[in-house]
Amino acid sequence: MPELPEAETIARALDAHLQGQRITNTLAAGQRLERVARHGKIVLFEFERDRLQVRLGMTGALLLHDRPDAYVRDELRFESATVRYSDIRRFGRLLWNQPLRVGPDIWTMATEQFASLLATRKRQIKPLLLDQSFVAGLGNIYVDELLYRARVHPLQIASGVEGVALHREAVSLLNEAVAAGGSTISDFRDPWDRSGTFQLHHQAYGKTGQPCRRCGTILVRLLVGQRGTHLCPRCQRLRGAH
DNA sequence: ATCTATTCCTGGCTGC
DNA sequence: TGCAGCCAGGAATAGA
Repeated sequence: MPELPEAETIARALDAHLQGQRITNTLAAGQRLERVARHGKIVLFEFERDRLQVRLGMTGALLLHDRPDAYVRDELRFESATVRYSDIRRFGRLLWNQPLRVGPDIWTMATEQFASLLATRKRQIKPLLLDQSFVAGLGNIYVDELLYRARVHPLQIASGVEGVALHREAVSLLNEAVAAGGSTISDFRDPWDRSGTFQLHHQAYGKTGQPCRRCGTILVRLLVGQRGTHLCPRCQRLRGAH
């Protein structure tokens, strides 16, 4: 499931291979690709006049290799390469010339801005961080990893969380994940069909029943807003009134 | 403003 | 071996 580090990995590979080429199909036909960028989990193809947003959903993938793939839903043809959009579960979307209806990118925004946004919110921290209109980029995997690292309980009210420390932890987590080419849990592959390796460094997501690496307590799983949530019940204590 | 439930979709897993 | 039933979840939507 592509989140920010996976989208960044995809965008970098596409940008390196396609920047400057003209697209030959779609409504942008004839325009030069200025760059492939990313905002949150959204991959952006920026042409001279038009912009394509790719929301990868759960299983969306942008392919530069030409190995057989039964789930190709769309194609972007360039002068010397074709990008295929594959999506098993069809939760993804390709949107032309739509505004970015999401909040600031969590990886590149200023720490102070993040902290001041957090300080006013009364929602539980995990659903808030998953809300792309609040901040863009985190999905279920990285939220659980982040809250584990920051020792914050997923149900903690956001305004009571130390925002500066949480954002610093988020940036270092995302730095590491991007450097590792993202996480491949089941199906993430980059445009050249390579897996990421950051799943080898996960400490919370999917680790139910295993001992916490900090304190040895058995990690537990609970539901937070219908989402599977993994945490250490000792390191991540719920603090204050609840 | 914030919450919950529901829908979309299909591969992969469990259990009989 | 086959199959029913359930699970995973990003985002939109409706309703409280």
